[in-house]
Amino acid sequence: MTVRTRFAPSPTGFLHIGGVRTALFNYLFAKKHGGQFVLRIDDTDASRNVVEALAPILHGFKWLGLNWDEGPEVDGPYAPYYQSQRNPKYQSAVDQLLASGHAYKDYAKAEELAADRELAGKEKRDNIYDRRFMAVSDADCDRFESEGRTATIRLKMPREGKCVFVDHVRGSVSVDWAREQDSVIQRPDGSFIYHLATVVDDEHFQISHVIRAEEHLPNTARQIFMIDALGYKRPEYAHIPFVAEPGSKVKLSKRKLEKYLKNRDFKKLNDHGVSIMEKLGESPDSQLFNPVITDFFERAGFLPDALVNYLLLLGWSLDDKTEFLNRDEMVEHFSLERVVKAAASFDPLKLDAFQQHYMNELDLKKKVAMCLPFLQKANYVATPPPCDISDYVQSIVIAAGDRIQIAGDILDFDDFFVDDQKLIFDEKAFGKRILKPEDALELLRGLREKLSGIEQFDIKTTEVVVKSFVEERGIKIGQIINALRVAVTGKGVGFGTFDTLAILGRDRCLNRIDLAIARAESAG
RNA sequence: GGCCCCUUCGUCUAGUGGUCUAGGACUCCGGCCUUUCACGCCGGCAACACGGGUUCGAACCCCGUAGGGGUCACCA
Repeated sequence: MTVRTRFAPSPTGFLHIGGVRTALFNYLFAKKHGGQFVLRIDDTDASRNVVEALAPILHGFKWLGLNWDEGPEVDGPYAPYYQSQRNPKYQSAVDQLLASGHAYKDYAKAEELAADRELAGKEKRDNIYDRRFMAVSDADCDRFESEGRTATIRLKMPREGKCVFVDHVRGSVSVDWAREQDSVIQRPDGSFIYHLATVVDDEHFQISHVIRAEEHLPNTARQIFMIDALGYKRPEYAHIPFVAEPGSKVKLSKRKLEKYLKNRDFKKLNDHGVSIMEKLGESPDSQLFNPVITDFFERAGFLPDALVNYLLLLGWSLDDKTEFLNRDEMVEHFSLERVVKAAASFDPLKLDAFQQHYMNELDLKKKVAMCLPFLQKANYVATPPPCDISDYVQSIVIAAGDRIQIAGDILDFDDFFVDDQKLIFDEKAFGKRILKPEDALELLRGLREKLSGIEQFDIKTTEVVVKSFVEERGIKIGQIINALRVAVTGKGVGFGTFDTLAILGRDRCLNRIDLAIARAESAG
């Protein structure tokens, strides 16, 4: 048997990380068994602009490296992969169900059904439709229609016995047929309900394993009913737990951003991304730019490998110690049996830790290539970039080391890209390191003279000169070096001061020291 | 409320009757390093939801209880 799995996104305009994890499990399972991973588009809601809303989702999958074997853009033997284009298949399935007596025309009105529901609620019992508007003959149809009623097509579910199926995550699952509602599969306007469409598509696409989030578990019995009634082959099921909110077991939703921002860790992650956007002069819609949506991670400069690895371990583990797996290892080791049964909450800090790990492993050239677009967007580097800029950026990336946790962090080092005159001094740092210490200005003047005499203005030489200056004056290095950092970068924090001096070069350093001295003099 | 599912450190998890005074990772808290910040290094806090069984022996098996969650649509 060929293993075929599918993920069926609705064109909503963004890719939810919970969805990504479900897709990832589908992808890995198919690849592990040498099968295919299919992308099917659930675009039955015609009111949306599919093309526009689908693009970011497909883009997200590509960015993450979750390449689909069949689906939009690549097509495949079972095309079309858009549900909106598959109506004839659904119609013939409904006709078949009607003909075999597994479905019926129902003429109940929405408000009558709502009243039933309310009554059942009051009486604290299941709400099972009593079929009082079920048409059993053409005469019934005529009578109901003459009353102004319209027909939906409902499943005629069994009222006794059990539906039993095996789930790869949950084991044997059993539900009483009597508790299953006669669900609608076709609306009066002829459009089809998800349950019918998914069953028909899974059959036609030859899907062998349905791997989906556990909120679909209660839907499974009615789908199995249709599968059996239509003479289809039952796929194997695996209902994986959903991704939960940070610090809770409630399903993560893209609509509860405000609540999540009250979580310290989530806010920290969010703010990190937002601050990068601000430095780029962008102000993205917070509903579309937040850590529940994959776009956030791409735009802020995360590594797809970090997100994927993190998501894999959210609800799955290889053993008691393995944390990092590359794509090949994921494919090799993935198994549904090791999926954890309980929902796992999204932990922004742990994702950060994975990002840090992968960033540290990243090849220097790639790191520079990732940072460059941010500098271009911020107008620190021209587009196309000048040919010597890579070396310059590289020297900064090397000096910054792991301070660049995500690519957008390169913007923290904007002082290397602005003109001396436009350098902004951080007030707090300037006060603490230059204004407040009594000897800071005098030391800075003295060191400036020393630095101006250096011909070979590199890390080594500047270090030797500064250290001999420190010795001459009998001071501690911290007394001058912090003032020096603020003078040349405007900031109180940054990487090694000698690296900084060397990258800026002698003239820019002297220039900036002069500016800082002048600024201090006018302030005092 | 009915039905279904879940329950090991704050979080992600390992654990399938003795090797568990419960292991790893992230976070957190100390300390070291130091030129600020970050990194790194060393150390520490921290969990089997509860109650009954079964058994020589239970985090692991059974039954209850509690808590949490999902779902009950002419959404997917």
